[in-house]
Amino acid sequence: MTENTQAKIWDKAYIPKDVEDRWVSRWAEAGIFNAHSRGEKSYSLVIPPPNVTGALHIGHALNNTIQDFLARKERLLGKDVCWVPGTDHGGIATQTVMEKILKTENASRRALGRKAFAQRMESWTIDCKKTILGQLKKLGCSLDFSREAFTMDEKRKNAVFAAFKKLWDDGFLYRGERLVNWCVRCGTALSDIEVEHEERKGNLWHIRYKEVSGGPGLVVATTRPETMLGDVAVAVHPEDKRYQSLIGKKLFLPLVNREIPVIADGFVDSSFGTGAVKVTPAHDPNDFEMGERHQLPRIKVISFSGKITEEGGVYAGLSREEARKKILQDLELKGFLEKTEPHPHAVGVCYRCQEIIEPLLSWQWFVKMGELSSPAVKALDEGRFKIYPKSWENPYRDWLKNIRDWCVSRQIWWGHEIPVWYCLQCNPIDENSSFHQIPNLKGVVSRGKPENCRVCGSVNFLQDPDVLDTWFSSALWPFSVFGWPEMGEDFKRYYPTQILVTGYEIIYLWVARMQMMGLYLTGNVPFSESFIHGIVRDRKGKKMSKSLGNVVDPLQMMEKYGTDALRFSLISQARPGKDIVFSEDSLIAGRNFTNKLWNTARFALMNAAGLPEKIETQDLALEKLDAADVWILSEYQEMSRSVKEDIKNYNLADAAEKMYGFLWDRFCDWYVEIAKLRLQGSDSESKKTAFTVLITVLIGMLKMLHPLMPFVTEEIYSVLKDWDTSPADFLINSSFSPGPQIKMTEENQKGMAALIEAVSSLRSLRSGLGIPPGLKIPVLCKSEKSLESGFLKKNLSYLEALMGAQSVSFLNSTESVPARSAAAVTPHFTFYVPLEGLIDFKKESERLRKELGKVESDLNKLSQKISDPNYILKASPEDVSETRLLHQTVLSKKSRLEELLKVLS
RNA sequence: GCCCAGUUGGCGCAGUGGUAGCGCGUUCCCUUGACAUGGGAAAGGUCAUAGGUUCAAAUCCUAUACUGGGCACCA
Repeated sequence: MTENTQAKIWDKAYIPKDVEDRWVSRWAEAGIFNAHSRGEKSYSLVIPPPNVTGALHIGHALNNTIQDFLARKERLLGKDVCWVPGTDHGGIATQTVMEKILKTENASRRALGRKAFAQRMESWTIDCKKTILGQLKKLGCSLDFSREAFTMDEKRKNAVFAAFKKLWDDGFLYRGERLVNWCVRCGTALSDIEVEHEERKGNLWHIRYKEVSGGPGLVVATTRPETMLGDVAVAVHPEDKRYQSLIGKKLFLPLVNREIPVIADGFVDSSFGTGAVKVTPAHDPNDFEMGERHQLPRIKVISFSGKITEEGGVYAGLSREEARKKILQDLELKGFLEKTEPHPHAVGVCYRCQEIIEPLLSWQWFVKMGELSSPAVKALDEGRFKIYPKSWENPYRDWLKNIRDWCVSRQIWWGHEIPVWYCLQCNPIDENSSFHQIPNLKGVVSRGKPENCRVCGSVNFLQDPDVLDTWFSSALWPFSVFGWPEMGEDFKRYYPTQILVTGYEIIYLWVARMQMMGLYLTGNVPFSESFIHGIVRDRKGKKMSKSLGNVVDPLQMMEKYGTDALRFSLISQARPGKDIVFSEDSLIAGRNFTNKLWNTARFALMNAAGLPEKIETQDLALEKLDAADVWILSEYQEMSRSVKEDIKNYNLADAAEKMYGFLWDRFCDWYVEIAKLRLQGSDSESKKTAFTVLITVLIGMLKMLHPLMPFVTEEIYSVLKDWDTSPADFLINSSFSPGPQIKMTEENQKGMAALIEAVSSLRSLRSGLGIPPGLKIPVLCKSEKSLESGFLKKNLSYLEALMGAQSVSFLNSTESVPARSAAAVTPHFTFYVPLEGLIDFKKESERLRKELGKVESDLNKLSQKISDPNYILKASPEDVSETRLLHQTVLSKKSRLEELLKVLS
């Protein structure tokens, strides 16, 4: 076997670099991840498209590892998996990145102009996509790379237009003047969920507004004194006794000297501040509503660039910050400022640039959400859509139920153009004014410039200069990638998808909107399940961010520890509802595990000489198996059953942990050690059986671990595959088998447990007494007649080898033990090591006394328990008998220890 | 402010009523032919606090504290 020879020169340690690149290209050449490559049943999922803002970070690595785990797992189960790759144009985020680049070149978006800017974005995007897709390949992602999509490519443009058109036709779109969240830095409106709230230090300033009639008036409390320039009223609670006499009276607005009324409105909370609120309808959402209720004017004093407008009189032209400073100074000077108290409060900031959001009045496009959200709520309630972990379902439902209209227009350049055209004849448009300030426009929806105006016949049109929220195209992603609005073969086969894997930070921004749009546009939930994972934090639990400088580059980690190690580390910490604390320690664990697997395979190969080159299933017939074989096969079955269950519930960390534990603690530490005796022994039948079991479990593990660690498993499989019962070109094309159905006898099960216990306990004895591990010692054993003792006698050679014993001799109850010997006491056995010269008996009695102490405290608890009549009466009979048995065992252990101590003293 | 989750050995986490576990780290022994990215052994926790339910509580209930998250924000 040539591959065998090659394998013999395998390195002692697994070196990922050599292996990974090779498999990435071999998988690509073979096209094994392309859709339509197998099977009847399909399984599809779409990647959350990363923004083309740069390289992928560790969070992307987590997200895509989880998806790849699922995709590979489903392929191993024989499904035709279609996992669609792609990227998102990323709207504001990407435009911001480009603007920063331009700044370093002393250029700017405006200086460049819209066309040149678009070209610049184009080439940036191409580079960025290349980087991202390259990284996904390196991560081992089994995406169908022939299907790469981009939220702004031609097909996705079709989908965006179709969606927009339908929303328009159905009356879900409108252009209206609202108080929107305006980011002064980005120069655009944002939707409500694009605003984050941050606790910031601030003050509550108390300002006196005097009565026109000369009375003292009242004091208002505000966190934003600069907006007072736009005040049009002061509101108090209608039942607030302090202000009854003032309601309806006029006040002088300080500094401005405008006359404003005192109004009564139930919105006001009398217990906060002074109980009197200045009302600025043009710059505060609540005041806006009060303004509506009381028909108050709206005076805009802050402009879209964040500066005070002409309405601000002497303050015009100042920035928000400067104006605040100046106004406070002036108020102080003129005696209007009565008090300044510290008042930390949350301010809205832009989710992209953290600039403080300014609520400003402007004309924007909105999608009416009410009717769109209720089908999504229904889908959740009826179980057609499930969220894992379930704890996200309530916040998701609540958000949908309280949804507000979605502002979809953005005053930026990078994005899908709004397909609305305005006849210049019918709409008097002043080209110099900001578009979002032009009221009451009448437009038509059209992909390209309309022929002529249906009203006046004019051929002069202007397209809406704004672009759509980037999440608008993202919302269509699960079906736009399959060609919607065309419903071709791919759409029919792969839509709806099965699962969407994403982080909780975009449940509302993305998941909810996909559900709503999917239901509205295709009549189906776009995915029936969503797995929500946490975010990766730094060692101190802080969110990773470029500004904090605590970001981890996944490529660096892959370079250092191997991709499989990174994948293992991420998955084994991805517990439902929990964030991941990143540390290199966990990568070390991953690397070590990879190496362990590697060396298990090396061990198998090193012992393959002279053994059959094919596995015969009859070699696994029950009568050929010995106790250890039965034990490991049965453990293997139990583990794979349990892992399957975990994966079904998306408990991937549990699954990873169980596979790790099985391979390392049971397979390597016990089975392989036992198998060594047989593989190096002279019984050729036993040798063959041991090898067959070894290789069967190992190949099974390669398949089970493949979704977790695709590279090392593929590399090993390529060498071992001839021993697979049905060898495949690649692991992904192989079929998983849980091994022969084995039912372990009670004797086998208890016996193996006792064997392990006996060996561990003797090792502990040796270590405690400082007996060198290499020294072969004679061991004597006393025991009651039991299942366990029968088992140990039958498997004496294992016991001796694992204990490092010259021999283990069983004594009958009448035979006496050498007076001065050390002993290991297990529930069923006492093992004696009669090596006078080697044993420090002082140390030994110390050791025994310590153990006796433990046993006594255990016994105390147990005695108390079984002597409690209430316990006997109320606990289940099974439990009581179990406890009694345990009590007996511990009692026997105690008396044996005491006896030993007596002899020693 | 309301709601949800978490609080377990130095660190990261399992553990939903019946004698507290895992990984990493630490200490000691071992470089014997799979693996020192290894093997063996050991130390280390009154399971945040206070009550309660129960024969029995890390586990169920209540309150408090702290942490994280979601929602709403009072100017």
